Amino acid sequence: MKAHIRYRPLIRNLRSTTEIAEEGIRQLLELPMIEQEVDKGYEVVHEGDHPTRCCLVLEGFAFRYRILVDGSRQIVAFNVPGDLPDLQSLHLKRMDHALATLSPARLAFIPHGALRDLTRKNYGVADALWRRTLIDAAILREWVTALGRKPAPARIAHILCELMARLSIVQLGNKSQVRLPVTQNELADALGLTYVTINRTLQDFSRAGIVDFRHQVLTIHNWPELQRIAGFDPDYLHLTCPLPKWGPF
Amino acid sequence: MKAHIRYRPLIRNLRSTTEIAEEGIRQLLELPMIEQEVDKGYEVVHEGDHPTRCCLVLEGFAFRYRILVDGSRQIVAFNVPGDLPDLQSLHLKRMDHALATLSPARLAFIPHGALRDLTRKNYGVADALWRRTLIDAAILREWVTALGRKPAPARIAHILCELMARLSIVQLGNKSQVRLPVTQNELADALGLTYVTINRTLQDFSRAGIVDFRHQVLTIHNWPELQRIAGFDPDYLHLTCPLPKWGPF
DNA sequence: CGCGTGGTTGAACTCTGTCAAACGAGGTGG
DNA sequence: CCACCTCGTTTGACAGAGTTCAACCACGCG
Repeated sequence: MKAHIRYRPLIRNLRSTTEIAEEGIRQLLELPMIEQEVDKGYEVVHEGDHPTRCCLVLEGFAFRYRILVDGSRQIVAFNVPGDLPDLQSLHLKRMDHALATLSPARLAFIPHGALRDLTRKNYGVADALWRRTLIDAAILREWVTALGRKPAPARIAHILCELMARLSIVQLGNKSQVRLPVTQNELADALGLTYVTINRTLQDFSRAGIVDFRHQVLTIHNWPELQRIAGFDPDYLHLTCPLPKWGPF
Repeated sequence: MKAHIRYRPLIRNLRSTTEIAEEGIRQLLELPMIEQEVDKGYEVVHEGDHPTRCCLVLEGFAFRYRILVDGSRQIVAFNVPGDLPDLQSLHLKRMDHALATLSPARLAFIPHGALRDLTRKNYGVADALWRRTLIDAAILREWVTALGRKPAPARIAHILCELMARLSIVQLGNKSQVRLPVTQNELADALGLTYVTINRTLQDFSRAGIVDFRHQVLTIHNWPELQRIAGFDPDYLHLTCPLPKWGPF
């Protein structure tokens, strides 16, 4: 049985957003997967690639990004364990962005053919996966809103809230201190800011006793205030169950 | 037969991005639809609604947006004829944003039940619709990139390129002059800018002989230059056929 | 012909970026 | 075990893109 502890994040991820049946989960886990351990900074797929398999993050963090002609980078998503970062490649042949790891990671690869066959056989699974891609789009709408209409402190607070919420779903962040393998430079490239602004704003947060983010460890001191600054409302994550109850939440 | 001329944009929209079969198109058009003519500014669905049907734009423009606590607005999508703006509501119960018309419009509404039944019966249709929602996500990634890393002139040029491309797909924009029922204020709320900046930048474009956008009529004088300023590459629209050949393209 | 919506203009201001340098913790090899 | 290197962070001075505020204009419509 493949229901190894390493697959729990995926199961929790799917269960938190859909009413997927036990049977569907089982069939998903029985798909032929190739596991691989990779270093930080490993490029899983490049912009322009035509992948023949989907990536599943088992451990570690990944991110998706584009490089502009002037050399600047925009990160369009962070991915935590349990995520299927390039699930869209099942239906969009060409990658319009790249996928790489933010930390040492354990990945699993599922061939498109097998996955597509399963979506034809079991539309509970198909719906669950479609729904996952729609939630990714909802997260992108939230990012557009933050980039378009929120000042730097709100953007930074928002991404911290989002990452905490998503980690707590897969039960990797249900405590007030969490390791986030994200540099200030990467935060900047996700939020449309520079690392200098990230640094100064994080210092403001620290001085105000809201959060500390040092050496890639995030410590939350005042969750309500962080949420208020961010204007964070987890509705856009479309969870079917409430966020776990712990300190912050 | 429902294959009225009014449904051509939908057909062209689907055909331009998927290899959907004749049979699938026919079954889609045979779904029970209720047509409705509405004024400019009609609120189709509100944030927080639980729609039971999907909206199809037959004529006119629509847009999707969110209102922040401070009263500011972020537009997260523009929709042209042939679009299914809230197709995601098939799998995400709660609307995380609102949908309204930018101009007088003719809409059609398809009950979720009938649409879901069709996706179960014909997975060519299911794949085509899933793919459409994935392309919407790709457009959002492009917007995130523009908002995060492009200066005002590039953002404005980009949205103009995108709208021209999308209109030309449904053969409503394959000329160098097009009516875009979008105010400068609405452009600003989509691009994370203020209407003052939009106005000044559009004047710069006009003076430079690139485009004129006056009285909601867009006239393109120098498409290559507009595309260059925008950093516009239509790959992210994932078209299966090249953009129509006309002046600009 | 008056009102409203959308567009235009100018001046002051401010957030965030740019540039440039220094610091510090962790890892590596001599 | 220490020198050294690298990556990420921190700091300061300055600049500038875009905002804010506050008018004013112009066209269309009842």
